[in-house]
Amino acid sequence: MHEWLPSGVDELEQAAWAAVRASHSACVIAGPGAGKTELLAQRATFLLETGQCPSPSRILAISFKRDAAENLQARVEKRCPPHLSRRFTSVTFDAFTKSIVDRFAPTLPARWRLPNGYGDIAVITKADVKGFLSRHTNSAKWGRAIATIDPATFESTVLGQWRLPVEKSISQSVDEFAADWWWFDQLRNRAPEPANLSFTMLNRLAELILRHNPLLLRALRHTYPYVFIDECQDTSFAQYDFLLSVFGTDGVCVTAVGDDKQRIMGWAGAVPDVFAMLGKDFGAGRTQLLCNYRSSPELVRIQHVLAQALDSSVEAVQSHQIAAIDVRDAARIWYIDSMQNEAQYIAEHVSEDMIRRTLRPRDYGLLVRQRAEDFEPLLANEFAKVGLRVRNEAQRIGRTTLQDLVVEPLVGLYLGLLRLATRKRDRDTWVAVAETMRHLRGDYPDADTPSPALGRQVAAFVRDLRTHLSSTPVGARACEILLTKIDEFVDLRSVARAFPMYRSGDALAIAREAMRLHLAKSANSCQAWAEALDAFEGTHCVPLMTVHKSKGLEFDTMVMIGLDDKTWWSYTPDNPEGLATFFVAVSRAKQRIVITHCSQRGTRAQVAPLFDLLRTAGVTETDLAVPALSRT
DNA sequence: CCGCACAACGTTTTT
DNA sequence: CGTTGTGCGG
Repeated sequence: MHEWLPSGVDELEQAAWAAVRASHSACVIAGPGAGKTELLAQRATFLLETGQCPSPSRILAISFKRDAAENLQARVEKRCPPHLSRRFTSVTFDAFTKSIVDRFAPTLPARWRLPNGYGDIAVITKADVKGFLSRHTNSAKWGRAIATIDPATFESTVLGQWRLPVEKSISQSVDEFAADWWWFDQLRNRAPEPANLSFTMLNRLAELILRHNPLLLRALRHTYPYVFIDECQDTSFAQYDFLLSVFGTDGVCVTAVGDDKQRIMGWAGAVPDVFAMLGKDFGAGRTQLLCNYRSSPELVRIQHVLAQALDSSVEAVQSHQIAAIDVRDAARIWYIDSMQNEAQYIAEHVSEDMIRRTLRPRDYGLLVRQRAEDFEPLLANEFAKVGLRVRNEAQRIGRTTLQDLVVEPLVGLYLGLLRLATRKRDRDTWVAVAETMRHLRGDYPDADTPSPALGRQVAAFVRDLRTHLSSTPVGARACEILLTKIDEFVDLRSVARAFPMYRSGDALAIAREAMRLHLAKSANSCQAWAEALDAFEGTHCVPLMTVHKSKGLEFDTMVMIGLDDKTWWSYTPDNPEGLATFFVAVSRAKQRIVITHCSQRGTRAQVAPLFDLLRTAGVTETDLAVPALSRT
């Protein structure tokens, strides 16, 4: 055990190695670029390779977002051999709790059983809650108090914090009363219709299932003596209570990773001080990671000024990234008069910088506080003048959005097949496509690789597709025929069966329709099919998105557009979440940040504290309000 | 159907 | 804070 050596990584700091080897529950406070995913992957490898987590025990890693869960799984598969990584389960919180309900719903106590199953997963809107609350104001005891419940936080705080009682019990508070009635309306009162459940409600049912079935709970704890929680600062009340109920026991070792300075989901119902609660409930000590592998020393220095404003006790972080540009160019504030000039400056700057430093469009990130679609037209227009495209990742495509579309399993399969038909020897895509096809066909379920017969089938179809593409001019009209060909080969009905998310409702139809729309749009301005696929994926586009969506991403250069009172209307110095949002934006950059303020958009009285912090950090301010002078 | 007053919304993920 | 939607009187 002492000889265990990490594989495939050259650096992780001392504190991280201690966390990798820890035998007790721990909170790992990991700021931006600290190597969170790497740490968890190394810890998994350590536990599996040294036999700390012996067969048949497994490690459960819980993330919030699908891509985070998938990244971690991939990293562990890269770090340790298949017979070990098979015992590493990386899932999203919702996938995990839903799977418990789907498998064990029949073991629910009588009062909570789902005799008619449940329908499409519900999205509880403010209007739903308002309607519900107004229907229950006539209760003698709780009627008045019902009116004080905030519809915006009902799901996260009221439903999220109420543990379903095994037996009928008398409500002790208005929240219990309201939650109980909500459940009655959505579950028992709907028979013979299926229950109407949201992810929060599925979580509560999963918690009850395990609490009510001690044998099942013991088996689960036995299966997963090690639990990882990623981005822990975003844990909701329901999720925290699930963790406490299911894994809050001596036999389970919990490793929670996150950073309170990046807590920007509080308004959506994240637990305020989750690390303190983990300390209390799980006996988890705290380790701080003090390295930053993403940002240059100059940017880390600036980030530290913001970090101190968020947490006065924060320790200095050491940059492990090499500065690629002059220190004086690392951070800039631009003061500009009109929005037109702002867009023009950004476009020209990005274009020049990209050529000078031989970077790609994806190395730049255009970040806005909210409503990316409002910024898109002007930016797209100015970027077009310098031969670049801007892509709003949140734009609507049919009944979904671009960012949701590109991660659809359906899109992965279709685009993979099209890639194979336009490229020679793309090993990774081949493996991914073959894997999905095997899943669809139920081929060789226990083997590591698809059967030779299936391999030949896919290869033959890809050849057929290649011939078809080479004889079809690129254009929107050809897209539907192309997609129909793939529909027939993969068999859409088997796709609907193979992926739980497509099993009911319109999710498959929505994805298929949006894929057609977006492929047609992508094919419109292209000469070759390979180019159209690049356009589909946005390979050569400069991404534009909100700060919230940029969390977890990194760019060489981050351009924060519009640091002004109007854009940051909700910013107040006494609520740290605004500063945390700004910190997240700034910490996306590896080499440089550009922050623009446009007087046409708003003043900077309210956001003055943010400018003061940048000034404290010595960020260069440039007045570009007279474009004619500086440009000619 | 118009004009006015007032309220709501904005930042999000998950099968 | 600015934009968008709603409800109501006329």
